[in-house]
Amino acid sequence: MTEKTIRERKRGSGAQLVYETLREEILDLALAPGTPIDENQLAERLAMSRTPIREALVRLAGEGLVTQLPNRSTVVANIDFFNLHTFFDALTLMYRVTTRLAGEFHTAQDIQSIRARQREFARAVEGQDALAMIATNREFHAAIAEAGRNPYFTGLFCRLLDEGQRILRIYYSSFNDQLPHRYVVEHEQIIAAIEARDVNTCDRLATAHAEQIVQQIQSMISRGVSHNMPL
Amino acid sequence: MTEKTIRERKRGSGAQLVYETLREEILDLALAPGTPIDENQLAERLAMSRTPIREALVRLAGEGLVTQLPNRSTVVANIDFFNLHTFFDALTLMYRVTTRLAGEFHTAQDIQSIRARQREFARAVEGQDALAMIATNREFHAAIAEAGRNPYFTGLFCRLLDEGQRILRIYYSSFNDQLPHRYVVEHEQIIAAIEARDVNTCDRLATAHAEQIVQQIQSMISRGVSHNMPL
DNA sequence: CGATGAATTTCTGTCGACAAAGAGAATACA
DNA sequence: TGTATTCTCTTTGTCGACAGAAATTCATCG
Repeated sequence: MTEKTIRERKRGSGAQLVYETLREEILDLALAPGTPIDENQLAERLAMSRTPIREALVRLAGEGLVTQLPNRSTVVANIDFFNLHTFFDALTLMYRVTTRLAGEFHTAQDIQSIRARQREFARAVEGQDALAMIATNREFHAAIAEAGRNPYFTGLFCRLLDEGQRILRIYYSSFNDQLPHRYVVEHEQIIAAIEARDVNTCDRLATAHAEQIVQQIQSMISRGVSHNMPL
Repeated sequence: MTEKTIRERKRGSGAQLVYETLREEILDLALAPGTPIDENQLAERLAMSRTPIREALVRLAGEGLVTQLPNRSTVVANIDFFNLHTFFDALTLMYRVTTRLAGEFHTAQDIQSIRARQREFARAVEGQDALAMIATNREFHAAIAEAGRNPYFTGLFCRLLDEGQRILRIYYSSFNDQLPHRYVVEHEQIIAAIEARDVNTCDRLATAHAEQIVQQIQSMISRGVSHNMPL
């Protein structure tokens, strides 16, 4: 299926291909949390040696997407439902900080990029496509973070957004209520505040937006415990 | 010198050894920023194959301590003096957040650990040992972050502290003035605020402390431009 | 003498192989 | 039947080797 039938690969692209493939499968929950990753199997599937695969696994481990057990198999990182509050704390703060910095440092080009992402998000909401909403929402906020020009915050924020994507995917079927349209409106307000370089309003709106999202996730979890609760 | 004459190494410790060795040398500036890292040379020095060395390099790249140039040598990460403000922003915010969370979530055992680190820092200040001050100060704040119980913040903070350690090492000879004792006092105040679970005071003290440090680094840089200014 | 281009050398990315560690199966024992 | 022990098999960590890129050297030309 996903195999690369073409044996001709550019030098240096091997590990990158494995990295991107695994990353996508992990974030899409095609590989469920806790799933062991067999190096030999992957090597066969992607038609390459174990060396580039191990390199990709080390990178993914550095980003917290997989957990490497010494002398034992690497597994897809579990979602720690018992310490979600630390995740929410970090996510909320990064929402605030990146939006505030975007208000301070953005360029005209950043605004264009952010607006483009917002259009994609609005389109996903119109189309009732929950999976697309999750993805485009991520890109929208990543674009804002990029405009803030602080790689430390952007790095942590993107990592948190990825983690959040996995959580949201678990409950994405609950995503068809009236809330998404509210997000579109809030996004528009955030864009306006950034463009006006009103950092305090950026901060306030980002805080409110983050709390909305956190609350939605929490209600999804409390309503959907039946789905699956991995320990 | 640093070679491992003992050929008997435990399985799985190879990459770990390379990682720790390189990390220490990078943070101590034994390997200057921009220095290319030759895999073969390292393999010979540490008496092992290139495989575990490459694994360690990938990990270090994930933490931003080295930069991997495709099909070209890996180099020790440069210090971006032109964008130091992003570093200061992130560092200050993490000082605040981790100290605040420590005030909220610390246990009695955390306090013991923090106090122990503070004693080590005070000893370094008494002994006028600038290098020890840098190291023990890092450990003091890392202990506080640990007490805050948020791995996302702790992770970013430790990374920033490492980056800061490299910057401070460049100017550590300027570290023999009267300021360090002030840090000891401020540390004591921070400990008291954490122990009293007074999160607002934690926040205020951490902010002031961070600004102190940022100011000191900036004055070191402006005074010591003659040292070396890698572009 | 400086610049351009080809040949050589060096170093990285990938491969297949092997040995140790762990997981699982089979056996012995209570 | 349940538990402990040994053996086997699977899987990881490391190795040496090779091919492709890049850097370097060297030769040629203006």
